[in-house]
Amino acid sequence: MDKKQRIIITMLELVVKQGLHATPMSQVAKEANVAVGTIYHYFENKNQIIEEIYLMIVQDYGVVLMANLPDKDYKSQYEAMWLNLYNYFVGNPLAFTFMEIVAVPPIITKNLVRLSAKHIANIRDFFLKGIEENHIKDVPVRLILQMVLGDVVSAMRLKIKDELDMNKEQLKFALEMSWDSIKKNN
Amino acid sequence: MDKKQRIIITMLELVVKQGLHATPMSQVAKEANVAVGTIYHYFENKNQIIEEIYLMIVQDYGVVLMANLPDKDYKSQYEAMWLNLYNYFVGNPLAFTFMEIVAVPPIITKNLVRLSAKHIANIRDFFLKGIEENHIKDVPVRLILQMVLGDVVSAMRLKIKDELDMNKEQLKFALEMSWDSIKKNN
DNA sequence: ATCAACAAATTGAATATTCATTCGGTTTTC
DNA sequence: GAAAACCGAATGAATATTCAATTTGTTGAT
Repeated sequence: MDKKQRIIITMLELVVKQGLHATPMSQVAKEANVAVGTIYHYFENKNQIIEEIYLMIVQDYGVVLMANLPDKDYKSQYEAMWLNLYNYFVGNPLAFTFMEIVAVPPIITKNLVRLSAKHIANIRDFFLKGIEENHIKDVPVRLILQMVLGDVVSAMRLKIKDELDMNKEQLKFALEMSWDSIKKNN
Repeated sequence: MDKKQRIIITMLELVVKQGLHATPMSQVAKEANVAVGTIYHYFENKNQIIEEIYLMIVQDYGVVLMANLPDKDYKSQYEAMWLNLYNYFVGNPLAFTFMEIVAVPPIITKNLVRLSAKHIANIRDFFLKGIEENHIKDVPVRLILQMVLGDVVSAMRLKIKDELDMNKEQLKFALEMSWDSIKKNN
């Protein structure tokens, strides 16, 4: 692994464990086995490292979410997507916590958020299609997106905080609740 | 308003606007029209002010949420509760943002969270009753609590970030989605 | 009422620490 | 032998906290 990558990973780990402002560059340097100066060879400043981590994770969203969707009914595709995101978080708890507690304003600017919107355009399209084809409620797609993300985050929070172990059954419950919230009532 | 109160309010305002670590005690002192030393007369340290703000808001939850519940069916009571919390956030955007981006670990410890659990015991009871009486799904109450809170937060985020104006209709949608997610299917 | 004596509140300059960033020099790479 | 990567001590700015000194408030005796 090259030094730039080591710096990014180390920063991610430390910042999730200790918080951004409790993580001095000197510590990042030490734990990444790199000199402080080297960090500034690759990055303008501390915040730029954070921005790169953010963009890295958002990019993941775009590909992870839509991976291996079954060629079945809409609900099954939704469930696959939901689980894709959930499992991504389970497999990358650092990414989850980073997005939860580090990737917030003013650290991450509105501008950067807009810049990363293109990565999740396909997810938006998925829900727009669902509305058109009458699978899900005809409400603003932005509302759907936010609520669905909120559901995955809620499930993940319980797991991270060890308040539920999120076994098969509990996961099924969460997924069912999420689907019920968006599915069209007839 | 006494000085202690002024210090708390000023800290809340600044910390929401600038972030915790971008808010020096000297600035809090100046904007609260108080000397730095006075702050340390009332508080042990910076973090203790944050903890007091946190407890203040959690205490609000307990009373605000259960206020003026209609003496009608369970669903109506749920909607009233949901709107109580939503409107509390709308009326206290500082409280909302504080809980969202400041009241996170490691600033707020697990211990403090446990300490504040008693304030929301009645909310928990409300959902337990709903499960018993077959109004809502028979799933772990902790899951319900987290998902419902997540729904309100999602709605509020959209409003705060100005992505939806959250007019009557949009609010109705969000509330409907939230209820559908927990209501029992027959 | 007046005042002495004490306690509580208030002040802000001084302290000590922490930390992001710089930069002159060294090593590695091609 | 030039360019790129790398080093880490030195710099300078920021800031949480302390504390000795001052002001304000309270109490009870005269």
